[in-house]
Amino acid sequence: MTKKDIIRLLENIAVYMELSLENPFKVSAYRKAAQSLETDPRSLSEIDKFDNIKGIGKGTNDVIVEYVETGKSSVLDELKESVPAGLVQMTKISTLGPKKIVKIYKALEIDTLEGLKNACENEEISALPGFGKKTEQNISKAIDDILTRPERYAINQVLRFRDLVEQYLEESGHVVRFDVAGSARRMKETSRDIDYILIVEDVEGFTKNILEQEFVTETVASGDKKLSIIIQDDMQDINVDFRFVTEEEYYSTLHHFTGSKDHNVKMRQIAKDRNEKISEYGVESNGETLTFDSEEAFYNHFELDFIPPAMRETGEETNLDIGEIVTLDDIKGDIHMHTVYSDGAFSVREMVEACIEKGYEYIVITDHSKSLRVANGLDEKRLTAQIKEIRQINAEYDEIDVYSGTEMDILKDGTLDYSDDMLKELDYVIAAIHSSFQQTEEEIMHRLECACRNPYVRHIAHPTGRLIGRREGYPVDMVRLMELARETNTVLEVNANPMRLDINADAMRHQDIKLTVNTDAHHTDHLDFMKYGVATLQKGFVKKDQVINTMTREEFREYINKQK
DNA sequence: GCCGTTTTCGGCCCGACTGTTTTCAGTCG
Repeated sequence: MTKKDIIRLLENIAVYMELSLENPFKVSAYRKAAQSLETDPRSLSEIDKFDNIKGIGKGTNDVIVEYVETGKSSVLDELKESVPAGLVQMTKISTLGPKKIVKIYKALEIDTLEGLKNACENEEISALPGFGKKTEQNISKAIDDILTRPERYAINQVLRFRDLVEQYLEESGHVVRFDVAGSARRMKETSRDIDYILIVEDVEGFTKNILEQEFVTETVASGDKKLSIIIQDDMQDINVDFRFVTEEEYYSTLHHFTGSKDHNVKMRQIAKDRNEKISEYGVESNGETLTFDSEEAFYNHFELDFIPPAMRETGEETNLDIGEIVTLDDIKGDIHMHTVYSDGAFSVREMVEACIEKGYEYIVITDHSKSLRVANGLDEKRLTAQIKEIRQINAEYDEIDVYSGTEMDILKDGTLDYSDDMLKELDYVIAAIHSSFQQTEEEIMHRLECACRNPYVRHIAHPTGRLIGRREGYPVDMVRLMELARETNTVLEVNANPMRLDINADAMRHQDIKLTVNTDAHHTDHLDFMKYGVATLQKGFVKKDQVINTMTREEFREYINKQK
């Protein structure tokens, strides 16, 4: 049994209680208990008393203890006797909450999605008191949607949707200002929907115009303050919400709809302790509503530093010394990128100039090694030629240091793709796994250990190999890898490509290990991915001195010249 | 069910929107 099992139990109980029409505050107490357990940094075996955790009291403690000791929960079992399991399925139907579900169940004894769909088609739902034609249609449609629409979209897909919308917003002529909010702004790995805050001169005109756009397939809700639509890109569709605000409200509303929910709850507590009240329109203080001309000013009002959106999750972030947390401005170089030598789209020189443009003080060119044939990996001869070219180019540019490196394959049996004699010719060596993902955790860990123990390997690229929403990655014992990294002075990479973003923030949090964040760019445009990597570090509360590419040009040169 | 420097009861975020009503309940975020 793990913490996850207990969290699932508590959330399960909350859903069943909701369908028993329990006191909503009791229901949310169970959800809160689950959340508190999730936020607690300790593993199950490290927690000795659950009710010492804020949010877990006598009631939920008893439930947890019974479950840990017996593997059963009498509370859940009792609930299950009075609530049919099919009703839990129905909670996924948007526009349908517990009250309506129970009404339908009591009146028609419907307890499956199929049964509900049939009842809609037979017009049984619209015949019930309090239900009408429109509600019946909405339920029927929502059932179709949950059968066809994914629950959450990977960040990469979200970015494609955002491009579509934001290009329109920029070019429509109706929009004075806009920002994305919600989980997309917090750069979560996945999002359910996309939220925007905007100032438009004429809400009606804007609404009419956007609804005529080809990418809009449906209007969910439309009013003075908000518009909710479904947009489509190729085969997928997603819900997009727009909030119309005034100039004065802008940053209060942006903060409110950036969330997370728990962050907002924490901020409201902080406000309440000062006899103030936060709403989406501003801060009520001594009978007047204060507004702000930046989010920073909003936080400063509560004597807090600006909290980057990526960090706004549990509320815990309000207690941190934000000044030590890494930001995009702290990143002085990108030390993992590709060129036409292997599978990149641009030459060494083009990558160098793009990085100068970004203001970097140093970069490392790290093309693939010889075994990665699909990526045109470099054999020793080509690598030697590339080292020579990099040395020449480096001599030509004063504004940046250009180092020669490699992203070298760690082969199936743990051997490395180049000999130590080759590696010592390079300024910087990255090692990575690109093959045999189906190996056991033991085999994978053996490979990673071999790489960490090599005196020339400075860093392990994308240590989990996952592609968000596409493939799981290979099996890694992250705790063990961090121990190895600490022991061998090896740096672990957070890969900033929005498809990757390994390492998971929870794994990094409060860990004292050296990290690096890099774009792994195969194209000059990919250099902009850095913000997603930095966001991932921020989620892990990583301090800037833990991240090696925050070093200054001189510090990094010293680091290169020193043995690992 | 949980919490508490206004503490053992009373509050727990609350405003926007929809749909079914004829003033408001339900849902969502």
